Amino acid sequence: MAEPMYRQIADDLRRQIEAGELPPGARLPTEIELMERYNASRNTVRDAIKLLISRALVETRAGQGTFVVETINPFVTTLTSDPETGRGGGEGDVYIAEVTAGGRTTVISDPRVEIQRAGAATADALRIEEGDQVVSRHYQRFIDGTPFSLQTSLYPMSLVSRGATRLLEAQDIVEGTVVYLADTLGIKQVGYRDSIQVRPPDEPEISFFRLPADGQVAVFEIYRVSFDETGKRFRLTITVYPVDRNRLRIDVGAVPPRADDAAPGGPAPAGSAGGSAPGRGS
Amino acid sequence: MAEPMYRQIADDLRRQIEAGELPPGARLPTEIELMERYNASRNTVRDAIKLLISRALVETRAGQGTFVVETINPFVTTLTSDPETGRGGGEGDVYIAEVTAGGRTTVISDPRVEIQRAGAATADALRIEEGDQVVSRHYQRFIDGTPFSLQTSLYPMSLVSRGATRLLEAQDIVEGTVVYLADTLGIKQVGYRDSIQVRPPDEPEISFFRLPADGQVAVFEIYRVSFDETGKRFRLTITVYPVDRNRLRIDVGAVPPRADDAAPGGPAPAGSAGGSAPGRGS
DNA sequence: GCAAATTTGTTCGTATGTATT
DNA sequence: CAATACATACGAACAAATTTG
Repeated sequence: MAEPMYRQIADDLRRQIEAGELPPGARLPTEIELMERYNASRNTVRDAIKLLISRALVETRAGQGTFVVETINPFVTTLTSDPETGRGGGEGDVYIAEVTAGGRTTVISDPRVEIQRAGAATADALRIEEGDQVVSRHYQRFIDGTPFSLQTSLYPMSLVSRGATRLLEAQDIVEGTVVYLADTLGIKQVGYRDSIQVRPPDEPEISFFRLPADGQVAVFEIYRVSFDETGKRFRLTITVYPVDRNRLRIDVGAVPPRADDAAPGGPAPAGSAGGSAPGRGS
Repeated sequence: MAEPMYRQIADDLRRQIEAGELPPGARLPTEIELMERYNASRNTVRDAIKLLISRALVETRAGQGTFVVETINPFVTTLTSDPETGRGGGEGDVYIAEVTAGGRTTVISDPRVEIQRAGAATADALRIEEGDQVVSRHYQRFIDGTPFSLQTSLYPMSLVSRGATRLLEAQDIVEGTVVYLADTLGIKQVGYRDSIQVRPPDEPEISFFRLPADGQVAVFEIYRVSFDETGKRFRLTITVYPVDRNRLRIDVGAVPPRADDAAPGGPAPAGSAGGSAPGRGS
């Protein structure tokens, strides 16, 4: 018994899915039927299904069954700046332009505006003291009706006291906050730094993005710190993207227009392009 | 019974870990002891532990026990080009410089060189025909003795027939392949495009990186296509990074020196900075 | 609207296999 | 070889979600 049975079952089901015998949206046999077909106990069948869930191949719905996931058309966010305008990728109108260029539609919620005290991560990123007040502007973003990302921008309260009072209004700043801060306070964004992590989703994210409750599908978390001409940090933007429906892109130097490239890999070609680790990996 | 018991147990253990009662490296009580402590069955205790594994908080070692993960000092790869040299981040000597700048040491394997036929993803990325021959140069990279990344560069075979024969040698090209191709064939890299996905690791990756066998810890997969002056695609580099020990960084415009920023979040501050989705997420 | 049937979710108990010390 | 600890597998029962009649 080299391979455990639950993995053999999972492999067989995966093969059927990848061969198209079980197309996206199809319902798998019930656990009882799979028990009989593979001559295994229900727990073993369920272990196999859990493996497929963790690989994002199927999803279960209590009372209904287990279904092959509908392949989500991933959205590609270009993080480097728009070469035309120099404005940062993934934000405001640059984001909207990128969505509509792909023939898709986006809905962005009105901002939820809060005054908060800076936590350790925020204080460090903005070079302020922990506990200092910051303005938080939080957006939910949908593409073609599906939740795709959550974005929160944090500004030091000092910007408001210096006159950027519209940061406190719970409505969109149509010209974009970068332009607004430039017009109002003369703060020009000359650069930004993104830091990208991957982590399991927290409870609110699971609920908003409708992710599996056990945290199998991770999220990208991108911290973007914006710098003005004097090297001062005036904004921290945190964007959260579920990895199952988002890709990131970076353009450096002279590259062809964006439309030229689709994102590689639908259901993860898994090393097909290059082969992976040889056997001497231990 | 709002919360299932296995999640309550997981939450309690997580609290102990985050409070430092169970410091990194500590062994958790055995499953039998946890059964008694929480008055639950062994299966339920194991379900709780599985949840902690998927959050990368603990790891199990058969025959030994369950341990709080040693917090890995994440390595930060800057994907945008080095402003000094213009060379791409994460490759060759730029990678080495970034590792040593952090006071760490890296070991890079000799390349494993193969002639392959292009799969669909490779052919699409390099704009060649599926089945065309490509040269694959594959490296394993370690930092401070721990496996951190796998990198495979693919070159159209036409480069070799045009004279870049050292691509076939199974030894490092010390000046870097970008410089070598410029010297030999006059192919200058003027830009590149990165596409970033996250997917579960495949078997060789699990073994090389020593990841949990059930694929709970995902990997970054970065496709980098390099362009020459004529807009031609002459190289595809695929780099795989486990997300539990790697961060990515992007610098755009005028930003402070790289050393200034640590990566945020050790064990995932989980929305602490901004709050996440409000309740209207459904 | 309600009740029954179906299907997955959670929990228990037990036995045996495999890896490590 | 023996003891310990996790890994896999079986069987059973009840709960919760959903659909159907």
